[in-house]
Amino acid sequence: MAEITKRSEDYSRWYLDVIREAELADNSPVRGCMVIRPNGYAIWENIQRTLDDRFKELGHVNAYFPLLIPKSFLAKEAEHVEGFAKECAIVTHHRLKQVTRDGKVDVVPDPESKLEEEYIIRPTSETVIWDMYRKWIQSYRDLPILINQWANVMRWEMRTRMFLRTTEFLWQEGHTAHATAAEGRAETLQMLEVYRWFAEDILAMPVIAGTKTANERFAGAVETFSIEAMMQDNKALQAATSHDLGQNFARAFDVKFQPAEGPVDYVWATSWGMSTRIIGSLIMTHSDDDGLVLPPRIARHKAVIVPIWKTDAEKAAVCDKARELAALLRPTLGPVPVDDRDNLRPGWKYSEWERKGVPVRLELGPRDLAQETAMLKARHDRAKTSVPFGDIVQGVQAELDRIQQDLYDRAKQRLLDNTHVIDSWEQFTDLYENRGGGFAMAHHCGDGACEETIQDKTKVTIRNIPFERDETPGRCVHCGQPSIGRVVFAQGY
RNA sequence: CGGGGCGUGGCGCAGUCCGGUAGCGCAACGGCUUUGGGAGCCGUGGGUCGCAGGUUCGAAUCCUGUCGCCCCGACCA
Repeated sequence: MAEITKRSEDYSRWYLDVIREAELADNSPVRGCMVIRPNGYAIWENIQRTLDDRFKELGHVNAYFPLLIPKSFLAKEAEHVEGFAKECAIVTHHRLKQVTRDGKVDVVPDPESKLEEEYIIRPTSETVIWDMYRKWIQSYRDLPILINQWANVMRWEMRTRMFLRTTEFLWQEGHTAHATAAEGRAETLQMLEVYRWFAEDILAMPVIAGTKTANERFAGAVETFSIEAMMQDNKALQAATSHDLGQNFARAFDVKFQPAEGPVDYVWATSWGMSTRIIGSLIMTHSDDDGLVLPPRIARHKAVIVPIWKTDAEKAAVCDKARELAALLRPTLGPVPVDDRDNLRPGWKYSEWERKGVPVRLELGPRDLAQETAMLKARHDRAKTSVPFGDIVQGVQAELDRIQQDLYDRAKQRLLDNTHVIDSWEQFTDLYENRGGGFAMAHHCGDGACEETIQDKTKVTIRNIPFERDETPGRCVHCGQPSIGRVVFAQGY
């Protein structure tokens, strides 16, 4: 069994080891893509279920649009083309032809099947969706349209990284249409708040919500908002984005409506998304050198029972009791596996479930049976407590609640400990060169060129302009020009 | 696309400089002893050394080409 490489030695190796050891994903034969294994997919399913419920509570519905986008669609919104043209997979033919080369059978695209207009494999769906919205929207009575789509998309990035930046990834993308600018903006902010809630309350991952700078804005948006989390190596990770698209896409796709009063106008749009990248952030936020650590609210299995025995008689008694307890826990926790495999010793099973990140382990042996208690062990801090059989349901639930809170508190403390108020360029460079980096709360003049220079010099970017920020005026940490408030800088993934 | 590294049983690696019958650990399988934190001993099976050429009596090893993967940079959710 491969050992998980220690974080201090090589962070990216550690991160990949956790993914492999926890059986979350494998490399696929397709460049930059991954095979999501059942353990990883179960996490994604929980993410889907939780977010989807919330979307629906807020009046959204799901729909599905095509994978392939006519090439011309992408060209309709100028900034959108610029943003995505460099990373598109293109479908050019619709048929293969068998050929024999050097005695070997091969297939090549049939030249006679070349498409008149190529298709792009969607890097995002704004264009196909807005092409349809044109047909669906006539009057203010057709608005708002609040549609979400669960789908795969492809972006041919130069460098890929499991979960964080795969060529193909899964996500949800919400695309809404509204009658007024204010309504569009309200929707954009509402959905960002959903993401903040999801990251913090469900994933136990504290984030900073704010506005992206113009440089970092989504291609085609008038304003982009993000939530930014801090990983264990002090780098920042954008966990979700929400975009106010203004009337840009409506103009590009000619989507007009008749308001209750006044002349025909273009509709107002938003889009917002969260991807499988969030699983990467989950790993890098909570996991340790023994493998994956999952917050209970997103874990596939909340608890596992490991029975311990010496003799066949003990095995029968212990396993019977284990299954009885599992049945008791099932209504509140879902399936609780009883690991009764007889070819493995308990120690092996412990470390295996730990690697997979199961939040709580119940150990049950002859001694426990005699005392009518089970030994309960928490994954993240190894805390061990004895719980009477009679209190098992409440006992486990209380421990899961403690774990959920503890993971959040721990991550929050780490975020605070590694967030620094920075007032000079010397402090700034010192932080990233010598003191391990983190979040720098510093003044910035707001000039895009200045922002780029900082990035070129230090690889540090403005993550966002936090909603809750120090608005005492000051001077830009880099160029000294006046600033109206602090922004959050960090090295990003 | 630039810089670095690596392709050897299922997994992790040694062997390559200096050519000479392909090895180690883990896993698998069988047996006995074990079982409250990754068990021990004995035994068994499994590899055209990424691929294609070349040099040589002889190539994992040397030469040429080629494919793939990983890490760093540019791109990015």
